[in-house]
Amino acid sequence: MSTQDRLIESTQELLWERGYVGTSPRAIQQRAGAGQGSMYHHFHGKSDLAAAALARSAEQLRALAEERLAAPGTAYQRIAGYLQREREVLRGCRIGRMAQDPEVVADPRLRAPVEETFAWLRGRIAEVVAEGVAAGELAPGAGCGDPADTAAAIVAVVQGGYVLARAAGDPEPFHQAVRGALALLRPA
Amino acid sequence: MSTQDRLIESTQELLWERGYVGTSPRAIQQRAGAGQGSMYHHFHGKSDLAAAALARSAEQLRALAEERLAAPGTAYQRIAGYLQREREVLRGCRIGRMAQDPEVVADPRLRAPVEETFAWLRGRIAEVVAEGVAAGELAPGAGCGDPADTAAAIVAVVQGGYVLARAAGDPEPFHQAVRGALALLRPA
DNA sequence: GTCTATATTTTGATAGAC
DNA sequence: GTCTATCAAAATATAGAC
Repeated sequence: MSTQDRLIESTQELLWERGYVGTSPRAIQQRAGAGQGSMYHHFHGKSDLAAAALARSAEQLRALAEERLAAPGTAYQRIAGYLQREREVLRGCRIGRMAQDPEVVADPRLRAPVEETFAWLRGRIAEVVAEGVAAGELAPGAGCGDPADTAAAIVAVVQGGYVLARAAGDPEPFHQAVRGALALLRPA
Repeated sequence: MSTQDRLIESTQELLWERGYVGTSPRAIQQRAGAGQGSMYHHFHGKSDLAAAALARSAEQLRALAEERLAAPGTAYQRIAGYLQREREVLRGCRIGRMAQDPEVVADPRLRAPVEETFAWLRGRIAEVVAEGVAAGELAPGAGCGDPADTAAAIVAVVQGGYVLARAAGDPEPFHQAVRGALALLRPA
């Protein structure tokens, strides 16, 4: 793997663990085993490197979600597959975490991958919900409003589940939230 | 208001806006209109001040939630009141935000108020859910599993809703998630 | 209680040799 | 492409006068 790739990968990890504000160029260099000059040769600076790292993380996350949402099965089964896919719950969401960081939200280049990932995810799940409502594969409540509302609730359960788990220092609240959401979505 | 109080209040605001890692003693002093010596006279350091600020924020949040959850009405109405109470959506949750910060999670004194607030909130909402299930005031799905599961999902929708709204730079995804959750909880 | 030095380390970056 | 200075500013305090 090239030095450039190692720098991006190290930045992905550090952004996940410590956020943008908490990640220093120095820490990135050390983890990547690269010197100052090397980093500033390949990237203009911290924000440039972060933009590359976030773009890559966003792409990876999207692929993981699509894998479950495009699987065979009823709408309920596909949503359940997405909610219950293996996750490192206590590490949280690589992308969702960035939404808390004021410097990320303030910089259009950094916010764009975050915004686009969630916009795509909510839209994609709304499609599955709409199919499920039409086919009677979801609880009646899912068909009461806009499928986008149900989809937003589903994505929020995941993001909020991470928050609850990290607050508790225990993955269990995440799994409770997922079970609670699935019980509400299950067709009669 | 005393200098000590101004320091705590400034810290509450800065922790909310910028998180623990992103908040410097210097910024706290400037916002509070206090000097270095003054701050270090009243508090041992940044983490001591943050602990005081978080304890106060936790207490305020809990009072706001209890106000809605103890209101008159059916379980569905009380949960709807909690979910729809006025919020500064784009500012996010003062307490939930801290769960993302590795230094907060690593320090028992800082994590305690975060952990306790969510443990209390999930428990309190679980009580309301249990009452609602017994009285037939919620959708059938809410009675399928442990009330703690439904409660965790409800709290997660709020916390995740903040994430989606900040990612979008727009409060709407938060409101969508709340509407979606309420549609699923509404009795038939 | 509050203030003004002072101190050490880290941050985020640039310059220029190799 | 990578390395080693070097740099100005900020973070996080401590010391001691008033």
